[in-house]
Amino acid sequence: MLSNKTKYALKALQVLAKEYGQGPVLISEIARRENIPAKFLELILLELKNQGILQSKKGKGGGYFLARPPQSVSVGQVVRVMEGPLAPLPCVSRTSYMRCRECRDERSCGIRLVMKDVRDATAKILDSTTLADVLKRVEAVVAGREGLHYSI
Amino acid sequence: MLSNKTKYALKALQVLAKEYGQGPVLISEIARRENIPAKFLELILLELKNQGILQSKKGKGGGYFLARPPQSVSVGQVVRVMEGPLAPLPCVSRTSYMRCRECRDERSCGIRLVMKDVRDATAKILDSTTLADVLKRVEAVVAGREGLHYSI
DNA sequence: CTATAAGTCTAGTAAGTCAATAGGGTAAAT
DNA sequence: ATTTACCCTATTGACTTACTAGACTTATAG
Repeated sequence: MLSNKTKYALKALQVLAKEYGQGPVLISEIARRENIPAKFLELILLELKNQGILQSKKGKGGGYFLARPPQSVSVGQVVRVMEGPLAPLPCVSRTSYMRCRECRDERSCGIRLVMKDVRDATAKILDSTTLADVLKRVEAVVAGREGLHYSI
Repeated sequence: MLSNKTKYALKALQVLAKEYGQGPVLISEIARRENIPAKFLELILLELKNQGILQSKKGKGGGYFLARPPQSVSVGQVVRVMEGPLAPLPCVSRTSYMRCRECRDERSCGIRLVMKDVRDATAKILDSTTLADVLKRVEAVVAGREGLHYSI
């Protein structure tokens, strides 16, 4: 399960992707739009900034904005920054491998083989999906809904 | 990330799958073979028993054994029992759906669409892999290694 | 029938994580 | 100079994790 923190981060980035190129967005504005506790969101956005995903501007007219265009920020990057490795077990993580303390022979560990498949499947999805893709999918759903509405 | 508890459960079940049909196996024997703290393993096996995955026999000659054959226990079942839902977010879980408190419109939540894909991919792997499959894959690896060994 | 082997069950606990909240500090625009 | 808004540190309460301790119950062998 993803933590609330990660979920909030993704929702905030979704907003900032939508507003990309239109100047900074206030923390309070993002908090309001997504129903996120403002002070908590502050910490999250700061962390995303320190990780190079966001930039900010202080003072009046300030706020946060994406450091790179939405099509070059993947969901996988964000999840890794907030949550740590995607892998279900440290011994199948590519980005931060660690052997299991109790494991006698890693190469013949059946659990590991299965969890490696899970890791690969997860990474394939999250690393190939960008914030731009997320927006596109949302638009498609909304458009579909409106189409349905007219046809009734 | 799976907890140690879940990892230990899977390793213990792997042992019990290998010994299936040959009578009960001692907690201490499993603990020794897999390097798991015996008292902790005790709690885990008890829980697996209460969930109907294991059976036990008390007294001398007792121990734990699988309640059903290895090919009808899936890794997904075990992970759900020990860890809870496979879904990265409660709003995409099939077995224990819950809406996100802060979400204004679930149907057009982009994060949700992506995480649903992750859930489906994970479930597809874990629910279609049984303990018997795990053993088979381990055997394949070991056989491959021996083949390689002779060819040197 | 009783010793002993083995699982059952209840507590407890130290350490860590989560989900915030509080309350100033600092930079930048007007 | 003042206001706006991000920056940073600390704390808190609830919960989870990973165990450990110890008494209890049941079953089998002799």
